[in-house]
Amino acid sequence: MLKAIAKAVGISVEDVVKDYKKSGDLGTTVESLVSKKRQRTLGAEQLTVGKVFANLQAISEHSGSGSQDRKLDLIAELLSQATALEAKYIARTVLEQLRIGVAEGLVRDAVASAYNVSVDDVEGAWNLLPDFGEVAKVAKEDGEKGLKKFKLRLGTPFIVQLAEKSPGLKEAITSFKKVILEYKYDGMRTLIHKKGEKIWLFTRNLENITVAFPDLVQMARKQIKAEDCVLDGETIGLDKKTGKPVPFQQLSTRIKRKYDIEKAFGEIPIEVNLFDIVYLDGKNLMDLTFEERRKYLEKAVKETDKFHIAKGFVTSDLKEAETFYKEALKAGEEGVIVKDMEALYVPGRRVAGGWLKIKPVMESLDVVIVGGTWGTGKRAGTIGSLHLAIREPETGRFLECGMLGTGLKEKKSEQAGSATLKEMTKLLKPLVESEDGSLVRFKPKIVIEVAYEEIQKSPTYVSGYALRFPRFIRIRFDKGPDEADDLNRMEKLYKQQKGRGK
DNA sequence: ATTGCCTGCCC
DNA sequence: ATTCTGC
DNA sequence: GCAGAATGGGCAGGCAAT
Repeated sequence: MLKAIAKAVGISVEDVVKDYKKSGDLGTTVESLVSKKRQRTLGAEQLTVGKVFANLQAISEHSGSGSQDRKLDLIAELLSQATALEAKYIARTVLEQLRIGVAEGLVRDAVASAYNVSVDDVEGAWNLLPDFGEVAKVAKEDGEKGLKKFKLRLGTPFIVQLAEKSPGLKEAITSFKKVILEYKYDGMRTLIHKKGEKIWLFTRNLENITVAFPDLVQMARKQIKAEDCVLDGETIGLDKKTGKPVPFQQLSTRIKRKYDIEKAFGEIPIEVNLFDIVYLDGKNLMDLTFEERRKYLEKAVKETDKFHIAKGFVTSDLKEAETFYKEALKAGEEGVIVKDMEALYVPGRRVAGGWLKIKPVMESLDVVIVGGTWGTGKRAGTIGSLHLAIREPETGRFLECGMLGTGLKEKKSEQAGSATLKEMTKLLKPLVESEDGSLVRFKPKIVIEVAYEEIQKSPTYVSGYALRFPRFIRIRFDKGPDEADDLNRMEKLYKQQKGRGK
């Protein structure tokens, strides 16, 4: 896109980048660049919707050698024929970043409003067939009656229920009248659709991953007793020697694989942990309670050691719950999910369905800010992400261990050490050492406390480690960079994780 | 053939 | 994934 | 509580440059 804008406006890519750094939005950038240019060259031909559509269509169809250049030309052509305002939204459309405050929720409401049907009916239909094109068509042609007829279709992915993060085990088990605790596995959400001999596998984002997991398909075909059904579960990778869960990174080598699939599944065997059933022999089970669904689940599968129901335990006793939780961690799993036995299956929701996730809180780390990236969108003009480093005790050098982009506030707060994006940017400005495009390097002065879920081995960062899900906690004004945590501590924490310690 | 960057999708 | 914010 | 918009590590694969 940078190149396309440069070409359309007739300036260098560097100059486009310069503007982009300030605006944080290539749409805004191209708008202002085009309007400047237009003051000089007037009278371009008018762009039509048909032309825009044709070019976008053509872009989507190009592939193979030299395709990038052709795509670039097609975008540049549109941009150079567009008015400033048109260019802004063409750029944003291509980048899929409209930034107009409209996403699924508003489209849903708009469909309801346009065809005078209820939001709930639109949402209900969309949950089962997540395609607003289809849903809007039915809403227009058949109204509520049509929407209510939507059924879960085997082979078509639907919106799945999610879990909410809970502050602690005690809060979680006292949230509901009757709860079950289940192991939380660090793997890949897997929806198994079965229709006779036919099996489909989908991820939580509706992707069809059937071809990448022939081993899973085979297990499903063999172990599911029900003729037609949809099962919900989590697939993890196992170490082929020890049989213990492998880090998510290893499982992920299998997820998008198109080649050498057979070889990969020999290397990383899988284990399927089923925790729900959503459809059985023609009936949608989402309106049953979890307790009822779980009984159906037990009847639907013949369990083996690699294809089974997630390990669960019914209790309201905190001591017992804690024991079970520790057991999960010791087994190398991620934590537990506490489930409301009386909750229905609520697609797309984190709260209404009564699933609470509990994971151990890791000791935080004090690291040094050594760089940053200029933010985009609502973070324009501020450092939107911080580059972190850990101290190497022998040399005193600061070795990069990842980036961080969440936890910083937009609004001021009184909390000690808390910082808004603006304040952080102001603090860092005097420390700039060099800039390269959107990247900035800072003198290593500021120490911040960061939280995370896991320390990973990293192939990208020089320290050899990176943080999974890092977030900002506070600035350590009381610490200089030489007092920041060092690599030894990071290594020690890495080794203690996942039941390896204790 | 190898490397390096980008995209899309898993968490 | 996590987090913050406006509604 | 939801919705929307910021942002993370890391993987396979696609393509361009070398």
